[in-house]
Amino acid sequence: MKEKYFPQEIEQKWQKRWADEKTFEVKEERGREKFYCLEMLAYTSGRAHIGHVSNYSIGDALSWFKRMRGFNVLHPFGWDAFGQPAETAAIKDGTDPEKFTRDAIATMKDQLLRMGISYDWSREVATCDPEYYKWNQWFFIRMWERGMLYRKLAPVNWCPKENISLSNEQASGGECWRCGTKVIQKELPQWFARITDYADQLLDGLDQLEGGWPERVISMQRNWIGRSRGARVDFKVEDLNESVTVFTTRIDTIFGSNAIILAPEHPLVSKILEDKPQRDEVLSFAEKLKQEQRSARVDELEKHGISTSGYAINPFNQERLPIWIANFVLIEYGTGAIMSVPSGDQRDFEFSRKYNVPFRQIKLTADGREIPAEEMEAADESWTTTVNTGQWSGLSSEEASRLMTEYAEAHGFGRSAITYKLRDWGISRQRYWGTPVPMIYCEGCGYRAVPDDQLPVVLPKGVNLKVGGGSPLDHVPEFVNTTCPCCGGPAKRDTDTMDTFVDSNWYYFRYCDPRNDEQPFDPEKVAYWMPVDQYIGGIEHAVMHLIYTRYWTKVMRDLGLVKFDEPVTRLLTQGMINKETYFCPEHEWLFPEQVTEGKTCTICGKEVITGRVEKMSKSRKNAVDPIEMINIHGGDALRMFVLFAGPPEKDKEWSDTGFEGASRYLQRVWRIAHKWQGRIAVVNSGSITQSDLQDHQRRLRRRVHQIVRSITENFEERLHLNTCISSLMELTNEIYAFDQAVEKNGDPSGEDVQVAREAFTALIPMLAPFAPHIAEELWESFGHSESLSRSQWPEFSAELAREEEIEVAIQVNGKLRSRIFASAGASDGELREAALADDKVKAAIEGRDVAKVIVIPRKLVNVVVK
RNA sequence: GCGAAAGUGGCGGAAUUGGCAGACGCGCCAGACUUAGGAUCUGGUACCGAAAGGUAUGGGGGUUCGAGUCCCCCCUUUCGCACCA
Repeated sequence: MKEKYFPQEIEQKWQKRWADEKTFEVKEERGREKFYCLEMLAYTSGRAHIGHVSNYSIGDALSWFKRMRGFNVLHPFGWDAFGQPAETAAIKDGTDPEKFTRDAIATMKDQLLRMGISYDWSREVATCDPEYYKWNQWFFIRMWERGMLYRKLAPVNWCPKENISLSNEQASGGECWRCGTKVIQKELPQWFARITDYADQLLDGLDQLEGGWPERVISMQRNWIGRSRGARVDFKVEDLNESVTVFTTRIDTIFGSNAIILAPEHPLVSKILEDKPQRDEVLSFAEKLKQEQRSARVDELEKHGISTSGYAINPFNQERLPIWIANFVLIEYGTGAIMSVPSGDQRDFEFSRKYNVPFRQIKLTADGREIPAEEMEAADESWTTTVNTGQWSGLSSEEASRLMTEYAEAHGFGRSAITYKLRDWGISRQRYWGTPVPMIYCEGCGYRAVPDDQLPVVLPKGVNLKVGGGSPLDHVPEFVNTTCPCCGGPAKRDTDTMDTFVDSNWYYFRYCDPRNDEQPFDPEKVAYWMPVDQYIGGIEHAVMHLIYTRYWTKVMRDLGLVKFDEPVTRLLTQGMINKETYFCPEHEWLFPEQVTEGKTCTICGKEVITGRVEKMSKSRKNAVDPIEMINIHGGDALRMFVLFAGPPEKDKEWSDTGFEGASRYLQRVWRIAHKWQGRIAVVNSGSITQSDLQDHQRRLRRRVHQIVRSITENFEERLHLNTCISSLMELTNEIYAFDQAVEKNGDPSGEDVQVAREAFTALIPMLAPFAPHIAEELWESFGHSESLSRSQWPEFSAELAREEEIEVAIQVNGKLRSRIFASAGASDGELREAALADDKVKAAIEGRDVAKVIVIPRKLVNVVVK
């Protein structure tokens, strides 16, 4: 063992050994409990950043812990390799998207290897491999067969000059990113997945995730699915043999309704206007409203509307209600039509005031008053009782709603209904770098699936992405032209590719059986490993990915592939690591070295704005490159720092000095281990009872057991790894204090060596989850030939952890007045007597009467005086 | 606007169920060792006060013997959703 700690040297050594010995590769072992620890697959952007370090350090710590606790730990990794940036790079720089992606994978994998994360690399998956996306296509076909997929027209961003569809990002600012042409909306037929069929299951399934998933993710998903219960009510349209159906959550307010408002796209609009003189005016206004709705910030829109000149009849009281269209009613939600109730809804109130549509008050305020409609200043949403509502006057909202829904049902003009915000998932993309949709269109037979034995439909290489005019695959005749699997006649392949969320839906099922070429995975293997016990990733995936993947799991269940509903038992959303920025009014963001000590800009001398902690990014010039950090102090120190900076789920701040502190700690461990390693390796151990030990020895042993307990419990429950690390530091400090005591006595005794051995035998394994390289190296130098990953997590004994003497706080009327020492077994009565006998307590009481004495065993005594 | 979370020293953060607020680290101060130290080791470090003592967990109320922790109101910050009928 070298005297000095050289992280680069030992990290390389252990990374090589782990790879050579396949240390972290696992297989199913019947009868051995599994633990599946998963970090979100990495998008192949080009380089790993500090967020990756944080994500993988958390997962790796837990994997190491579980492994040493005897679990069969599956800890795999893979690449989210399809997607837009590779394609964008191809168009800009003429690179091949595949080469771009493969290069990125090579670079990033190299970076991750240098962090020494304990992945089973034999299970690595890249979603752009035909062996992987073949099964996306297989799933697509199975779902198509079962009616879970369908085609419909849906709008896309469209560049009318190049005739290509654009992503939101490529169309940002309303201009095509390639040519600057104004982007329009164009309707294209596209593939949709009927996720709304699963809305209730997705919602109800959240209940079982309670406790394992962060509350805020669950509530975001609830929101996203957005189930609301209410009623649909049909209003007859005057002079037309039609009715308009509205959805309302508040049928009890229908007597207060003063208008029907339609979304501008509502099909009824043109029917009402047929032959009417104002037809052109209203339709062109509708067009304007539509454009307003499409503009990015709908929330800031002023309410606009126009009357269609039509009328509808309120089925409850036969009142004539004018039919309007307005920009705040959305065609996608509910029925695309609402009844306006100004006294109960703020939007309806604003709308009615603006256009002077009269309305009626239909409820009492919370304190029982009726405010006339003309005097209202805002809609009142906290109210008690209905008034002016016919036979239902005087009822509570709930009761009126129930009875009125029944009434509507009985009279055939309404029914209770549930509406969701969740919409079907459009999975078509008119792009190149993705999974080809495995469908063939034949003039005679319509859409037909590619037969299974012809999968995968391989994405053609060498496609020219710079030409416009439709999707990239449209320009590859050898891809497009095929024969119909049904009639054998000429047919064309679908040229859409799939949304990359399809890839990430089930990749972690594939890890369970990554090389299977018969099926997406062997259900037996998945039954062993799944569900994921701990999933770790960014909060940005709280809704999209984490809903789609739950949906996909339920689909796989319905295909008979898996037997469970929810794929992830525990979810941890890790916080970001941010860093201070330096902003010069003249030169914008500066690198730290461009700022003088007096906080001025080295270029122009102006004062620099400091102290703002922001997300790391290239443009803000505050990004920290993990590899540069590893080159300075090593991967162990880097991991140690990101975990120590704060609890995993919280945002943290990068600090150079904090990083140095982490490195300094590891050096400190190394030094003390080096000092004791020679002594411990030669002496044979024997068990020595506590009573035979001297104070410093007993204390160290006690602290070892206390700290093992606290770290173990923390790993099992809260996963607050920052406090685990502080406990390790405390243990290290204890060993230093012990060492000092030994120094004082001269040469270490046999007992000293034994107790030190116990301490290091606990410290080193507990260090492994955070700094595995140094832990392995120390473990080896202490005479162990096998990797730490195969050894046991230290056990603790409650008996040995117990304090002999305890310090008890004494309060008088809740204020701390004194402290006493007592034996650990002191009774309440003894503590009470000791407290009352204490001089400081006597002084504080000053002869007043003791009303009562509260004793919290082993902790505190509170003397209450009058 | 709605929903959620958070607010603790100079800084990052501890305090698991109401029971000694500030663990651990950074920074700072002092000492030792050193040719030297941005190394290492040791000690100190919430605030006010000379001390006794007092004051402190965003602000204000409350419950309790006792509140960072529970309840109510307010302020601030972050995140998510957003004309969702």
